[in-house]
Amino acid sequence: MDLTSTIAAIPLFEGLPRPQAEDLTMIVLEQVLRKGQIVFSEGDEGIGFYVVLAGRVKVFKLSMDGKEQILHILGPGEPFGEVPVFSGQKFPASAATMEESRLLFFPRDGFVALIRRTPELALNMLAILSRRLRRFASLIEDLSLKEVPARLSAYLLYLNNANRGSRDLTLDISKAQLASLLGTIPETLSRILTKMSKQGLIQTEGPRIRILDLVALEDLAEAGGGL
Amino acid sequence: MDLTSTIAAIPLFEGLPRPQAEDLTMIVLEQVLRKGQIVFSEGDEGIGFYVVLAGRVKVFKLSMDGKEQILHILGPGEPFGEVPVFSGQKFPASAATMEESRLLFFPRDGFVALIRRTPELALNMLAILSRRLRRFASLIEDLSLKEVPARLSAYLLYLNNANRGSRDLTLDISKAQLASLLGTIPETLSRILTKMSKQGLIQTEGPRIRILDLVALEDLAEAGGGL
DNA sequence: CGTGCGCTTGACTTTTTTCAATAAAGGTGG
DNA sequence: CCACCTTTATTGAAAAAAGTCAAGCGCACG
Repeated sequence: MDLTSTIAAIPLFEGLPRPQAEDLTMIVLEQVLRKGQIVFSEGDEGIGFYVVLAGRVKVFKLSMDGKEQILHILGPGEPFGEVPVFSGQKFPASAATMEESRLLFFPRDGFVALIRRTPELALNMLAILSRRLRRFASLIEDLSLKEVPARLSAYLLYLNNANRGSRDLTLDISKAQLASLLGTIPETLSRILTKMSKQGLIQTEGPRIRILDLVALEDLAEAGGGL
Repeated sequence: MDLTSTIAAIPLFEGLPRPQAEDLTMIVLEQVLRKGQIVFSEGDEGIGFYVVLAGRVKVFKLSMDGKEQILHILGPGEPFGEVPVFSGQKFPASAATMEESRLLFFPRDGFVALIRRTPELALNMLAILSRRLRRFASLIEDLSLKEVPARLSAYLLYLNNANRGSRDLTLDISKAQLASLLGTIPETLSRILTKMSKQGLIQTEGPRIRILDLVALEDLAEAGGGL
């Protein structure tokens, strides 16, 4: 597929007239990164944003002593690093590939010019940022108001949903990364998986997790008590 | 001041041509709320967003057992409740006045129509959402990666900054609300204020806090250890 | 003048992290 | 193909951070 069609297929650019997509093709930069490479670091000057074409990228914060909090994980078609495009300034977090990835880079100036004459694109971007705010609000709620078992349960239920109801789940990220996504550390995650297994809620075998008691998980995820 | 001028003075509408501001005047609704009143609740259908004209509003999440996490506190000129306008659906959090407040309500449909033909307005809104994402990212970092003393220090330094460097601060919210903003509970906040006083970092007297050791606070806020 | 709310403090519990050790898994080079 | 090394995951014991419960104080407000 040629680059213009690739761009036109990105959800962010849905409904974008062909000529504008061609304009974008002129300013876009493609890059291929190996697994584990840094795309940008918190504090870097943001002169554009990215879209994942293939692979996966994590956006994360690092604490002074090296602990990581993943803010989100992005797959094909998803944009990231847009904040500095609109609020000026620097990236509020860092980004790195989780596997070999192909990215598109859209320089700020050209993109803002395009958005200025394409209201639908502005609305698409507003929708994306709004959804992101929604997810962040939910992450804040989890971190502040719920304990790790509740967060893990919610994540398992999310996987269950993403798999259209299948109770046989396969983690597509390492447990260390899952811990970082849930706002905890691998040891704690491991202990809770063990505890939930012993209680018959789930059954684990490497990266495979089978949900045994969906109702109990749902109770837990509601911040319910008593694990 | 007439309503159109009031609207034109809101930062979100900066640069908006007069005729458009007048269009907004036609669709806007003004409401006055007493202290402590709910503006909307998490899960409500969002058919528009608000701007604070006077007073203060908090946006927050509630846990099952009643604990509150404040997401942000908004003052005059600041919009809130925009997420459902662009991502469809329901409010991801609740909002309530912290004092008697005057609000403007902008119905979704009219506003989206306006944004569609006013690119600058779209960019203004993108900037606002981007800044919000930035703040949320920082809140997530605090909750996940830092302990309460670090968060409190950061807040005190923020007040110090907002007061152009004065070391004599006055909390403009109750300590219970501050606890909720920092992601903790009043008891814990109280203990940490006491500890920081005993260590000579600050001096407290009701809602007044004097910074005695700015450098130590800065160290602490960097997630530093050892309080 | 009492009632209630905001704030503080103490004693205790729970949750999570830290540190350390071990085990299993996966890939690389000989 | 195997030994080796790194990464990933698990477990235990102990420490630390924060939360719960309960009590008490002071002050504003009715």
